[in-house]
Amino acid sequence: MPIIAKKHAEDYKDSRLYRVRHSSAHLMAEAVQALFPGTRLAFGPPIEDGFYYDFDTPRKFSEEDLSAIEEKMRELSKKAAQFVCEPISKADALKLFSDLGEKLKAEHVETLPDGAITLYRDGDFVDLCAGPHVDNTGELKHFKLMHVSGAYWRGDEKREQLQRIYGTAWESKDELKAYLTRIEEAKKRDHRSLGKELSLFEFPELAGPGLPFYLPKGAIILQELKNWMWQLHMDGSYGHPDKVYDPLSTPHILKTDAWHTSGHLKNYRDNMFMVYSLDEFESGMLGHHKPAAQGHGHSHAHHTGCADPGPVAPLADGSIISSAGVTAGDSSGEAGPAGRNAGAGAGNGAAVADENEGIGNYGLKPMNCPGHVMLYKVGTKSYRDLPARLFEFGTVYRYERAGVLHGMLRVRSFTQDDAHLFVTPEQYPAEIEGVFDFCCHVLDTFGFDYHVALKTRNPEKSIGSDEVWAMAEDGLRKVLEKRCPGKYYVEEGDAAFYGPKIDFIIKDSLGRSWQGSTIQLDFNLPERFEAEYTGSDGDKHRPVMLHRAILGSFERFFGLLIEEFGGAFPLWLAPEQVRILPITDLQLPYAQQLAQQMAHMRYNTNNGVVRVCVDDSSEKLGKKIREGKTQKVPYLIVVGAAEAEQGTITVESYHEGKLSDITTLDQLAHRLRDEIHHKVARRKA
RNA sequence: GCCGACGUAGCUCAGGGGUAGAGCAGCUGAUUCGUAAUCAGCUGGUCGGCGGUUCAAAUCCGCCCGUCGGCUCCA
Repeated sequence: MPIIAKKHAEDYKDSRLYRVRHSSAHLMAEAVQALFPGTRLAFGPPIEDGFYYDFDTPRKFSEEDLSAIEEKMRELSKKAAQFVCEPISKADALKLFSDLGEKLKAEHVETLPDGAITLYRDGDFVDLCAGPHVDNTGELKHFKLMHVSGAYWRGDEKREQLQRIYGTAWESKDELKAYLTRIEEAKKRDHRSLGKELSLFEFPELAGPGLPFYLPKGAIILQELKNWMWQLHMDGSYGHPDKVYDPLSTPHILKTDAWHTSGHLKNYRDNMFMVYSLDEFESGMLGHHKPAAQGHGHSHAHHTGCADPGPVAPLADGSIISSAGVTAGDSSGEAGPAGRNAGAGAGNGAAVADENEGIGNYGLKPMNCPGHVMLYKVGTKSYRDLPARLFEFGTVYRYERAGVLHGMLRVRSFTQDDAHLFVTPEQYPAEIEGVFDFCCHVLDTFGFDYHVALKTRNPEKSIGSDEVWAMAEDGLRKVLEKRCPGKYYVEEGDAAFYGPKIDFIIKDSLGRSWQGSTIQLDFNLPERFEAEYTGSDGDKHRPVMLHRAILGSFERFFGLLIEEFGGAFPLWLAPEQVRILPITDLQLPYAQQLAQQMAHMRYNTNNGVVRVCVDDSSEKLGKKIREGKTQKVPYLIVVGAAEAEQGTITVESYHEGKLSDITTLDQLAHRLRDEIHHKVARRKA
């Protein structure tokens, strides 16, 4: 199972390479201060493949500046100044950096314990630093400044905006060169350029940023993925041998009240698109701003006040609304009219109205869970019905900030292979294991490398009690300890607002991390929506809910697939699987006849047919081969006079070149069926 | 959202105050060819949008939109 084990950060930190990069950061800072006096320093750590340094300066570093800085670094390196470590008291350090005008360094000193503070000097340059470094700056030769970007002091967007310069540094010239070549190669696998070159998808500017459109070839791949996932869910062969999933399909918009009940309106607000009809808008039926009643203010009061699902809030008109949006006494489960009417009605001004003020009467769904809980609640459920596994290819919409969109990997509209599993408290450990195995099976089908992370509660942004969270986190941790002990990461505070999760993380060609599969354990939404089942004791109980997506989203997974395979998809996904190349027009009829035969071949029980085309352009064979290879068509069939006469074919494979052992359509069909059936995932050597 | 860069034909890009360029793609014609680009002709652009400066703006300035690299956020 190619789960990438937790990297031993310690190994890297102890390496000479790490010191080279750390020292390079110092050298760069020295060069920057030499060239641009008055530039103040922030942090400058080594990172994967290099280092950066953050500078506090009104100057905007340009590309030309980078060359000048690099030049200066080389000049300084020639002096081979010794790196000298110098312990310093907190008071002296504070004075030193204050005198130097290094405001941020001084601020950082404040956070350090006295007695453990050191400076590092090289030549005239001094920096607050724990080290270690290389012996002298003369050892720093193989570096290159890569790019400049913005950054915030301490990563806080409310603090100083800094200028960050990224560099790379290596121990040898060859390693540097190899790294730069690797970056160039990786750029060729960028799914955004391949998406264009292979006509897979488009982001029409008129439609809006982050809204992906699938072109025919992309749509074929999307549908193949959907067919596969449908099959895996319906035949129950992975993870849950006892019982299959039940498919659902739910609307894309839900009443604002539903999002109030689920807590999204509080905790997921920044990412939601709200909608309304023009009729409602023009007739003033939207929630209006009212002065907050009973001390119900904005923001902070909300955060704390409404993080708790339990309590009820009195309305001004005397009725009671639970924070689940249901009028007390009404246990029908229908979200009450509170959200909509409270704002428009006379005299209301309580929590719900305030929260809905001026926003649409409907919300475009950013998640599928509320819809799924609503369907779980249709009819009554007994313990015999559990686990209930409800799944949907659910399309969701999230308002992502403009700067974070990234091709197919971060979009505003995407479809999740989403499911919500309703289980008893006894069932959830085994259930999580089943899902975990399902995720591994899917990722392993493509041979992805991935790592696994447990993401725990963020107290600032979550609903539910401490006990319930502790229980949920413990449940997930136990599964990880069983399935991949010592190999998983723990990321504190990165949970969903309703529960902790296990995420599967895949890297793109340039090494950026993206969350794919996710398994989330949730004791809170069943409570909020009052989902229940009848136990063997005849009493009502609360089910536990698992949110999970295996691919994550089709869009992101598609993007990652493109990068993983450099656009040369496994045969079963390839939009054009076979292209027939007649050498001259005389073989065109034969080529078309072959295409006809192939197009009717079933390659699996799912009625799939081979996707085949004929290149009928009046080009020479060399050009046709080139076109076929450029479009990464897995198999090219060449037919000339000899083949037409003997009824044979000559086959060229994208990965393996000419296949001399295949001379007939039957032989090729056999190979294709096998390759498709086993979902063979070849990579270019 | 923030910092910076960029936006010229379907694609990749050159040009940089004085009549808009190339290659590929597309179309037409010729060629009928054996493993990564056959030849010729033609078509194609309000130079992302709006405003400003100027006798004159693709070019300079401002705002907006979009993209790219990061930051912050985040599945």
